[in-house]
Amino acid sequence: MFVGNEGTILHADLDAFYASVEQRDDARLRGRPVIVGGGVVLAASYEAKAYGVRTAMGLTAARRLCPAALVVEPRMSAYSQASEAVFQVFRQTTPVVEPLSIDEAFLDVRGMEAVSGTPSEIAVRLRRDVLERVGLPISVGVARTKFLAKVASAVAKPDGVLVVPLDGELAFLHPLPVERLWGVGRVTARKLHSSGITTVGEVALIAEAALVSMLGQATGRHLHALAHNHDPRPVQTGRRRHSLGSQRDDFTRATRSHTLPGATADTETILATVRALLTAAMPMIENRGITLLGLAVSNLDDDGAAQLVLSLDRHSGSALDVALDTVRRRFGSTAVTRAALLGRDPGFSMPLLPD
DNA sequence: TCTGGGGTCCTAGGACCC
DNA sequence: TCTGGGGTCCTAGGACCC
Repeated sequence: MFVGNEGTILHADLDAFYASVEQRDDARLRGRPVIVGGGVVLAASYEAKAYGVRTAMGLTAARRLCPAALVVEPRMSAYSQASEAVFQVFRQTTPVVEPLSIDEAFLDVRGMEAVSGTPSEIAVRLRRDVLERVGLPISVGVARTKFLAKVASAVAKPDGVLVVPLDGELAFLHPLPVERLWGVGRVTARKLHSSGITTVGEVALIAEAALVSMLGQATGRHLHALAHNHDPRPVQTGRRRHSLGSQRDDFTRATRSHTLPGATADTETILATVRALLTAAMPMIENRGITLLGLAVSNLDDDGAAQLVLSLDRHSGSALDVALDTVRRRFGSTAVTRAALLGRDPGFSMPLLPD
């Protein structure tokens, strides 16, 4: 299962993905601080990060930190194409590839030594191949577990490779800050800090029951396992997206959902359910000035039940357009009309959904 | 740091049944 | 007529990820 002193799981993560694509495609941007975004920063090149610019920061604040930054509009189709090209390199490296997002994936190279070399040799070659064939820098972590491989790639950034040896796992893991644990965000970090816990090693000293009472069952068990480097999840191929949605301008959100008896891809069923959810949400919409903001359709063709979720918030806007976007994307056609979505029920076509 | 647009997974509490 | 506890399903929303 293991090769020498190495695990066989690779986590590959493109560096500052959107910004790197822009620098690749426009020589004038290379070596300079680049920000991709509209109202907020979607991605910042490492030159811009050096000034403190971070993802999701407002553009005004980002410009203040780095006045020399070159700001470019996002080009989503270019990023999709680049992503596909990178994933092609992944799949030529090993058949066992689990995508995590547009710019990262797990790869398992177990059993490939005779053909392809050790995991670290494969990682080095993967970085070279992505750079040569797609023109983008990528960092790779190599470890025995998914979790450690992901931590390793983050530590390796930018444009690096880091191998966590089998006999050095805890020595690598325990000095890291708790924020490095997968699943620790702002809220959980604050809870841990208020108990005086700042490193992974300190988490490992706490009994599981104490973590559960502090953070809840799932998070408590999860962190206890990770701090002890227990992560048996295999790299899974063929994972599919479970839901599809679209949203706009959302800070305070409410949701209404409905679960159907089984999976569906039937237009009429989906539209009827959307209609019913809109009707149910009308009192909230009318009394509190809340508008429909998004629609997500879950478990479309899986074995489980289909679930439809509406998101609502206080901003004004064309609610129906968002719902239409989603349904049209799902069915890949413009056959679905506003009228179809509104149906014949006059009850909710009036106040906030002007045509 | 005042805030994008996607997603995944988890949990509290209510409804319902036995 | 009043009442218990447990299990399951569903909904709303929280936390987190990139």
